[in-house]
Amino acid sequence: MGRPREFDVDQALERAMRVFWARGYEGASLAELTRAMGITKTSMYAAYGNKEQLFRKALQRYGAGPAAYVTRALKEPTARAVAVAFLRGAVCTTTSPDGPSGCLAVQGALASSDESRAVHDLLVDWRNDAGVRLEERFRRAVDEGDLPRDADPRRLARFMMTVGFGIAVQAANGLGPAELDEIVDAAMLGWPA
Amino acid sequence: MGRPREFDVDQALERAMRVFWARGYEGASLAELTRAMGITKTSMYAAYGNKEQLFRKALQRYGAGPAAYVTRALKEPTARAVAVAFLRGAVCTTTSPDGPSGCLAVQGALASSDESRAVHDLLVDWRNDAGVRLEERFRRAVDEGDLPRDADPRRLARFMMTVGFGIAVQAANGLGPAELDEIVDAAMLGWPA
DNA sequence: TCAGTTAAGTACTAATCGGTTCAGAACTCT
DNA sequence: AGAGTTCTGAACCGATTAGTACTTAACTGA
Repeated sequence: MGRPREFDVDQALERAMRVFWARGYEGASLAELTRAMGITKTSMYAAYGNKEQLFRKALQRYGAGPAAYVTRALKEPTARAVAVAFLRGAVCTTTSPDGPSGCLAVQGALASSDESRAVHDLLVDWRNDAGVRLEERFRRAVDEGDLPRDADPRRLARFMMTVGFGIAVQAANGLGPAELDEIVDAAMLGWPA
Repeated sequence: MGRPREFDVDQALERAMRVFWARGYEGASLAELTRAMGITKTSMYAAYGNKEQLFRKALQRYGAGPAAYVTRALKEPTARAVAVAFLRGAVCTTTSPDGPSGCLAVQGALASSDESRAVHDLLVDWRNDAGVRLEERFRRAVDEGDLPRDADPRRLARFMMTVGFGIAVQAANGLGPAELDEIVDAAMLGWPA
């Protein structure tokens, strides 16, 4: 009942996500967001709440879309395969010509003013969560004998996340997939037997 | 001649640097900057030009101060020592309680709106420059027989920079020096003979 | 047909953004 | 003691910020 919505909520959210990805949370103004979404501010507020909630939904969509490689990687049969899939996925997403360079979760709000502390904290949690899931997967690998008994799952997960973040910054800096794949190889050289 | 300046230009710049470090370029407002510097906007404009030039000078100061570990690392006698000093320096600076967490050059403007493209590009160059200097140092190491003849200086430098950037993000995420030092160890496992 | 409901577009808010103008105040040189 | 120069602080600038009121348009169910 009532007047039907004239725009596609998913498509508009996808476009908003890309703006946040390219500009960061604070760098993305409502004017630019709504222009990209093809709707007015009024429609945005009615459909998503406010800028912060729009970002939260955009981040969710990012996790289910461009960043889905994390979840996929966790399903690989061996710890080593998980690690490689994770890093190659990061390279692929951060350098894809279909989206902005870099990682939304990294450039969204690494540093920010006080007003957007909530978004800053949200991203800290989001980034840490990926590390926790990797850690759990590596712990299982130790239990299964896939990783040596003296391997430290937490250290391995943190190292993977660190290289992943580094890849995101390098991608934002202009490095392409070929160069970043070499970095993945270098990072895997120290992988436990 | 004329009325003497009532504030210490270096000290005010140091304080501005820390604000940029914590907030990023766009996240640092003139109001917060000048409040931290202890001067009015007028004095800031007279002494430094404008916000962008203030940031450029702050970045210079950052390079000569907190980020001086890069230059120091290059002077180590062996390539391996250079790499370790570089990464440990990154850990030290990004987790120091004396300054904000993370790296000014990373969180300064990874993503930004169009207006601050100049600052964005400046930071891209600044970050790349460190990589180039590492690469040259590693190339020399190959020439001197310090690194094996088949080692790739550019790849090694890029890997170091990637881990360094990752460390900066992890520090901004709340990881401390002890945990990050473990990451440095992990990164060095694949170092060529 | 018409009441009820919801969306869209315009025009607006108060606050803040980076940046400037201008009137004094504080100094040096003659 | 001037005159000339430079700094400080407050008041001000237009533009932009996120966020809203309000009118009009488009639909559904009775």
